[in-house]
Amino acid sequence: MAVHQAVVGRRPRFERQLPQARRAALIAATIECLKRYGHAGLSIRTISAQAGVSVGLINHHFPNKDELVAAAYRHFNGELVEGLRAAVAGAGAAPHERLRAFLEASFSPPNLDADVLAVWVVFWGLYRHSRPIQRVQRATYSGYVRLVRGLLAELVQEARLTPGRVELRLAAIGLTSLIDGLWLEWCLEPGKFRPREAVSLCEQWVASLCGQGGGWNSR
Amino acid sequence: MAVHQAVVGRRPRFERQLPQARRAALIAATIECLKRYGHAGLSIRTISAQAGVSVGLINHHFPNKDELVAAAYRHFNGELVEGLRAAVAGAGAAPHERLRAFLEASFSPPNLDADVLAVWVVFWGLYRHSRPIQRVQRATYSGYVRLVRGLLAELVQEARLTPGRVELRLAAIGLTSLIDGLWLEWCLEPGKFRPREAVSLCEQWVASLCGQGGGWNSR
DNA sequence: ACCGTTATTGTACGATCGTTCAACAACAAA
DNA sequence: TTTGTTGTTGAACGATCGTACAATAACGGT
Repeated sequence: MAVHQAVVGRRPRFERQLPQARRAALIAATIECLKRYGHAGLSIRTISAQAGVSVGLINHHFPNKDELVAAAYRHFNGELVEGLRAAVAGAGAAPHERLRAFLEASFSPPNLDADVLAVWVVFWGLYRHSRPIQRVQRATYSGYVRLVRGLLAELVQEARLTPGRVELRLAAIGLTSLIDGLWLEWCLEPGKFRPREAVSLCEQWVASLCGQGGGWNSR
Repeated sequence: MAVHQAVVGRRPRFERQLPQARRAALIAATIECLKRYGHAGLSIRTISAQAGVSVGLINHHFPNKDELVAAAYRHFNGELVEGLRAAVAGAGAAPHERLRAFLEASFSPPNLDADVLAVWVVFWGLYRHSRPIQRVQRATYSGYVRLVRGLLAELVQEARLTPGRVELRLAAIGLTSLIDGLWLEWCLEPGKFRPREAVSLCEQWVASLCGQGGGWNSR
């Protein structure tokens, strides 16, 4: 019949998706908007346009904007840690090889990207005044620290240092700080140094920690 | 007369100030709002309320909000570099003493303050998408880098290392990255380490650079 | 083919945003 | 005391913000 034809011929105006799939899409859109527009991209309308949905849908899947942003932060953190962990797992068994894989993954795409780092900075800027983001930070950052500390612990054991005298805690803090600082600096001025040099700086730092410290000239 | 009394008795509704003084007050109010409310504090109404002036005044002294924020960033940068420079100038003549003064000033008030660091992070988050802030960054960051590089150059000279083989550029990048990273990490989780430990980490890094590297256990 | 569930839409609302501008008034100079 | 300059006010504008909500329609189950 004619009516039947009309119904069959018309494409659906939208596609229903499972909540978990739609949530994932909205989170991806949020991160994409952050990359493109920075903090200004964190608006309901910008994000929903990026995701190709209407303005009302976000509040159907998330209680409010802050929770969406926090979920995006959680996903962003998770992707980073998972990627680094995979890089380490794909490397050889020697501790220094595993550390090198970790550092090279840290300072190469997709992590070392000006847009990606700018996203981190925006998240950090939100941290102090957003409870949801603070909760995510506490829940996810420990995974990153555990990964770094594990790599350092392997190195210390290999170098046959007395574990007690080596301040593993401080070493992990220093290495993560150096990495974060290099990320930040490369983000602000990408021309100042090359990723390869960042890896080198980190390796020298770790070498000096282990007392193999050949010093600045030895490389 | 009554009229005369009335005129004399009434306090002025506002006080005219020289443009440079008012601009300075608006810049100070901007930074204060950033400390208190983060990125959300960067609104014309919040800032003008903090400064105790009307909403219209900002656009009389600054062409637009971005320029005010950029001016605040310039002032913030200048204060930091000036403070660090003064700390170095007040120290002894020995290069390692001067470096220590620099590091201790870096990791003590007013620089090492959770609010202050949060302000930095917000500025960094604006960097990618704000031309005025990019201009300020290029103009002022070199002063900071020059200061760090000068301190390192003194140390290298004292250690009698062949200047050519020492990569002063990379050393400065590494040290500033380490400092920035430690700032950032302390800002996100102030309880994880003490400022004293941050100074120690930086000094060990520099020592390893100069080939005096006693390693991680030597302290 | 119909129904029920619910993902999705899009308008509407009140709040707040940055900026403009005519009117006002503080203060120095005449 | 009067005048001129200009720093300052505050209402008004249009745009955009986050959220609420009734209406709509996609799609699996019967």
